[in-house]
Amino acid sequence: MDRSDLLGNLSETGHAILAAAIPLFAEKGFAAVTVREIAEAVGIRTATLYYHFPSKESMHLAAIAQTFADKAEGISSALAEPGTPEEQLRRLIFRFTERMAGDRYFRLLLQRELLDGDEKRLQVLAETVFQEQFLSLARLATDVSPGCDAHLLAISMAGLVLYHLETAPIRRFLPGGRSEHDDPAVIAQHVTQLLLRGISGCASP
Amino acid sequence: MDRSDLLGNLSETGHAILAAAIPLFAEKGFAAVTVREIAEAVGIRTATLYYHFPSKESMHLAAIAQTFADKAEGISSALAEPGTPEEQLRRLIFRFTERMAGDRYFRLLLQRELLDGDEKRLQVLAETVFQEQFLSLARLATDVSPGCDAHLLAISMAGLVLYHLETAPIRRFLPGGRSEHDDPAVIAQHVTQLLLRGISGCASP
DNA sequence: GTCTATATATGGATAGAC
DNA sequence: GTCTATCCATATATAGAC
Repeated sequence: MDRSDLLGNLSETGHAILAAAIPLFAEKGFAAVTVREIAEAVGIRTATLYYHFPSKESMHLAAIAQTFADKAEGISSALAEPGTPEEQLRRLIFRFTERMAGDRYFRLLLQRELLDGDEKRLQVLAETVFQEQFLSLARLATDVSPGCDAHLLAISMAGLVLYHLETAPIRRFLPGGRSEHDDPAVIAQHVTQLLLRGISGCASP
Repeated sequence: MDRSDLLGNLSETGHAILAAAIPLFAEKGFAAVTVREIAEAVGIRTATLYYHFPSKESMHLAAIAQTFADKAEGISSALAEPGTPEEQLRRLIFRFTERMAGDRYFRLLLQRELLDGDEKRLQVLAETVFQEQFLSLARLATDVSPGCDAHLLAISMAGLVLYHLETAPIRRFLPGGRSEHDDPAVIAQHVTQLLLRGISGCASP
């Protein structure tokens, strides 16, 4: 079963519309995007949009579904590889950071959904997109520290990485901010040390 | 020098407008709020809004300025009190978490500024609102772990707390999510342990 | 399947009476 | 300082030709 149930069977123009809509919705948010903008970005007229989608809202939902599709897999594979729990954690954090840093629109759409998504949409998102990756993080946390609250720890692990990415636009204006701090490898290294040893593990080269 | 340079000298109606505008801009975002909504929430006509503010944009700026004013102080006081660096960190995290959990509109407006604020607005925000608190976190990080990258650590400390609050709407749908996880004291305790000892310090009662 | 043309609603903002 | 009334631009969406 592929993602056709969420996205319908889209024509070529349908996909072109989504390809234009995703950056717009991600960068500006639903309310600030106009259907004219989307049409112009595709190079068609607004009437043509409505041949492919029944409403602006449906374009938004399809853009989100498209962006989130297939993001569900690929992280947990770090757990299948050999190594101590600490090595697995390091690998997982590096892979997760790379992945999140590499998909700006995914991150922005997620941030916006956390702000504006209604309860039902967030539930679907949690159950269909994040559950598997979240369980990977939680299981690993339990391996490293049996008896911990795996839920809290999994949120902390994801949050550490994502908050560095989320605050990138303002971090450069805060004391000590340097461009290296945007490097996924630097972030991942910092987060890994912090998780494994706490603050005192972060003293570095 | 108080904040009158940012907010102007507002009349009573001016303040009533901001009091109505802040929740609307925070919950829905700038583009999704209409000036008619604001007027209705105040109980006046839209024309009256424009007697007090020259534009919707200016209402938005004033709403942000009002919400962020006076948030700059109050955290660093935890450092003035006696105790080991570890005790000071614990106190700082608990106080920061309480404060952030207690001001929903501040958090939402901050999240939205990170998404939609232009470079100049973010610079002003960084320099006038966050710098002092950020430096408190960074100094404490240096105390606990000399030689660490204070900037990275300060972001991690703030991010750990704020990401738990930011993801509250979706956490309840993720495995292991419980209502206690919204309790500021629970979050602060978890974050403190994680910072001081890493994951292995989080195994609990 | 895409277009031109347009319906219809709603947005931010203003004029001028009181 | 607040109102009624309204301007004018722009928004989503549709009708119907090609």
